[in-house]
Amino acid sequence: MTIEEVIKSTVKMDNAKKVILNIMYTQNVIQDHFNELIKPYDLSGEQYNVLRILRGQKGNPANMCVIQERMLAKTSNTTRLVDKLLLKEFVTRNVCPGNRRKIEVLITQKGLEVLKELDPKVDEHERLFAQNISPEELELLNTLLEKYRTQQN
Amino acid sequence: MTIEEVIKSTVKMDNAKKVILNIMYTQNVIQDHFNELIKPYDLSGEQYNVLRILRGQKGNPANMCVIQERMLAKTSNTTRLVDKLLLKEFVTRNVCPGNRRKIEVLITQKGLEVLKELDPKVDEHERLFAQNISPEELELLNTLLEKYRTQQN
DNA sequence: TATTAATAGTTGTATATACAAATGTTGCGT
DNA sequence: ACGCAACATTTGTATATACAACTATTAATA
Repeated sequence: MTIEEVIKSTVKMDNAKKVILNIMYTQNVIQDHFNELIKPYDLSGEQYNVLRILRGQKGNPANMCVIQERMLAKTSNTTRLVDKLLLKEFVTRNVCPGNRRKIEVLITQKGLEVLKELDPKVDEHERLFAQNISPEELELLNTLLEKYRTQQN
Repeated sequence: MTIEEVIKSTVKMDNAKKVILNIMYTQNVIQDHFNELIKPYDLSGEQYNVLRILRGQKGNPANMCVIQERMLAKTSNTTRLVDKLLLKEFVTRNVCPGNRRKIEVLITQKGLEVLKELDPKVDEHERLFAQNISPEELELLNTLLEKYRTQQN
């Protein structure tokens, strides 16, 4: 389905506009699919993202600002995301002894377990889309997107 | 900047995962830029989108469900989006005489004028990203994204 | 022509997001 | 050591989104 068909556009668009709509819409499709996947686990996409970042710390705690800078959407409110994860006992939160401005967030065993349960489903989710194109095209798509968003002012 | 650099990932990711993150992140970059652009006009991205759809109707009114199906994010609450546009006098809203379940939404002159003012800025926004890659690459990117999101079950 | 189902839109409510202001802590210059 | 800027995080508030329940109208059918 082309992007024109998706939005039922009658007029012809140029490629610059189409690519923007294609990226926006594809992101939407991916996100809807992912949200379905994690719905049974009572996690939002951003919450899952934070858990992934914490697991990536391999036992070291992460400060709020470290979490923030590793997230895709830089505008998220990390405090309240961590609040939610804390309620579910997926993380712990403590003031950093060395610098009392900072907060140390750690993933719990329970948090690691829910991630582990999700891992195969997330892998399948990623493969589901990737299998629509060849490995070479997949690599090309990465290259093009990275080039596309890099402003060369 | 590669997606690994963006999220400061230490571990190597496969291309299937990278492409998802690249699409999510690129959408974010585009959206942030666009939001900056329309901020002075007191419009949200979705509100702008609805105005565009209404202009595309070329004088014919659009029902709520027509607006809905032409929007990228199918989950938006069209009623409340139109409420906001009505307050700003960018649209009119009337019960459809032929079928009183339906609502006819029309863009006003004021709505058309704000769109006209935005047109060159939106064009520039689209070109800004497009100019980072060649016209051939731009077309390829469209093709790849459309192929990528098409499940071939 | 009642009854029921389907359609179109609205509203309620809980949660999420955006963004600015506030709080507490540390580091720096004098 | 004092005052002030910078930093890290939290909180307040307004707006947006998600999703289910509800209302009103029309279509279908027995």
